[in-house]
Amino acid sequence: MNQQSNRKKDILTAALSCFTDMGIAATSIDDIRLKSGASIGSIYHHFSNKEGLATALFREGLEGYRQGLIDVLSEAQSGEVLVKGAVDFHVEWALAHPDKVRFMLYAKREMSVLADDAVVREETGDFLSRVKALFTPFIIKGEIRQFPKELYIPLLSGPSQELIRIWLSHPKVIDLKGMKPYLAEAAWNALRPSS
Amino acid sequence: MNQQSNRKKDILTAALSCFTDMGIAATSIDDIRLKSGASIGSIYHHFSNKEGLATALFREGLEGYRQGLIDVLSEAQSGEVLVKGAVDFHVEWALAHPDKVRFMLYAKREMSVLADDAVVREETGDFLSRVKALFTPFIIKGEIRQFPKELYIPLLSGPSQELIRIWLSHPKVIDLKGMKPYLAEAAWNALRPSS
DNA sequence: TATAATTCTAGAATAATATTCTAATTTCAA
DNA sequence: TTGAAATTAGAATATTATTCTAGAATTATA
Repeated sequence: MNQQSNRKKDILTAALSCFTDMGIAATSIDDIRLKSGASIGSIYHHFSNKEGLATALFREGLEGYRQGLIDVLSEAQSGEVLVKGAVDFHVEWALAHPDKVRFMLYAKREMSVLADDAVVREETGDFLSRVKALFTPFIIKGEIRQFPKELYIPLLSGPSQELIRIWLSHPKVIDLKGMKPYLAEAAWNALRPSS
Repeated sequence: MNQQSNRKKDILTAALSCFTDMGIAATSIDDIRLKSGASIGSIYHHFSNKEGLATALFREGLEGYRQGLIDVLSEAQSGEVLVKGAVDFHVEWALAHPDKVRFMLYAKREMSVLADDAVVREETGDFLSRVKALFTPFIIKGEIRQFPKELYIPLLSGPSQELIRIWLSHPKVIDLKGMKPYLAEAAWNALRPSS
C-alpha cells in the first residue's frame, strides 16, 4: 500500500518534471518511464493515458491551491484583509510552486477539450460557492463594493495572474515578490467601496 | 503564386479549426489533411511539422493583435483615452477572434519550450518598446501614474484577460461585452495618478 | 516562346510513439 | 497459508508523425 502510492507519486513527479522541461507534446511515455523508474505497464495501470496523467497533475495542483486559498480567506476579519490576503496567497503560491503554476497555466486545455469536465466542473462550482460565501458578508457590510459577480475574480487576481505569467517567462527580470504590495493595493483599490 | 498562398492559408485555417475543436494533441496531421484538402507532402512543405504549424498560427494571431493595439494607442490624446481605449480594444479583439484567443491563451507554450524564441523575443521586444513609447509622454505629463515598468501590462489588461479566460469556458454565462465599462474603469483607476 | 529552375503537391515508405495485452509478482485480507 | 486483488513488467500491436522520391505546376530567364 505504501510502495504502490510511492510508485504512483513517483510517476506524477517525473511527469511534471518532464512536462516542465520539454512540454507535454514533446515528452514521451518512455521519458516518464526512464525518469520515474516505473514500467510502461505500471504507468498505464495508474493512469488511463498521457492525457489522464496530465489531468491528474492539473487536478492535484488545483486542489492544493484552492484549499490553501480557502484557509487564508476563512481567517480574514475585514474586507481589506480578505482582499489583500487573497492576493498575497496567490503570489506566494506561485513563488512556492512555479512548476505547477506553469503547467496549470499553459498545459491545461491543450490535452483535450472537455476531458472529464463533469467532475472538474462540480469541483469548480463548489470552490466558487465557498469563495462567494466568504466574500458575501463583507459585501453586505459595505466593506467590499458590489459588482456583477463574474468580475470579482478578474479584479482580484487578474493583475497578479498576468504578472505571474510574465514572471514565468522572465524569472530573472521580474521581481515578483517585490511587486506584492502594489498588486495587493491595486486589488483593494479595485474592490473597495467608492473611490 | 496565388494558388500556393491559398493552399498555405487553407492549411492554417483547417489547423486552427481542428485545434479549437479537439485540442492540439488530439488533432492528427491526417485531420488537417482532410479538412484542408492538402496532401501530407504539401503540409510538410509549408510547415516544418505540427509544432511549426502551431507556431505559425500563434505568431499570426499575435501579429494581428499587436498591430491593432498599436493603431488604437497611437491615436489617443489623453491618458484616460489611452488606457480605456486599450482595454476596449483588448476585449473587442477577443470578441472578434475567440478561436485565435483560445488558441493563443491555452495552446501556446504547450508545443515546445523554446521553439524559435529568438524571433519571437525580438518581436516582443519591439512591441513592448513601441507601447512604452506611446505611454511615456502621458506618464511624464502626470496623466498616468508611475509604476515599476513590469506592472503596466498586468494592471492594464490583467482583469480583462482573466475575464476573457473565464468567458472562453462559459461563453453563454458571461456577458463579456457588457463588462467592458467596468473593466475600462478599473484599469483607469489602477493607472490614474493618486486616488 | 521555349526551357531551365524553383516551388509545390502527392502519397507511399519509414520511423517514432502511444497503447494494449499477457503473464508474472507483490500485497493484503481471511 | 492461501487465494483474490492490485501492481508491475515488457513484448506485441496500433497509431501517428515525419521523411522520401517522383512528378506537376509555376516562375524566371534567354
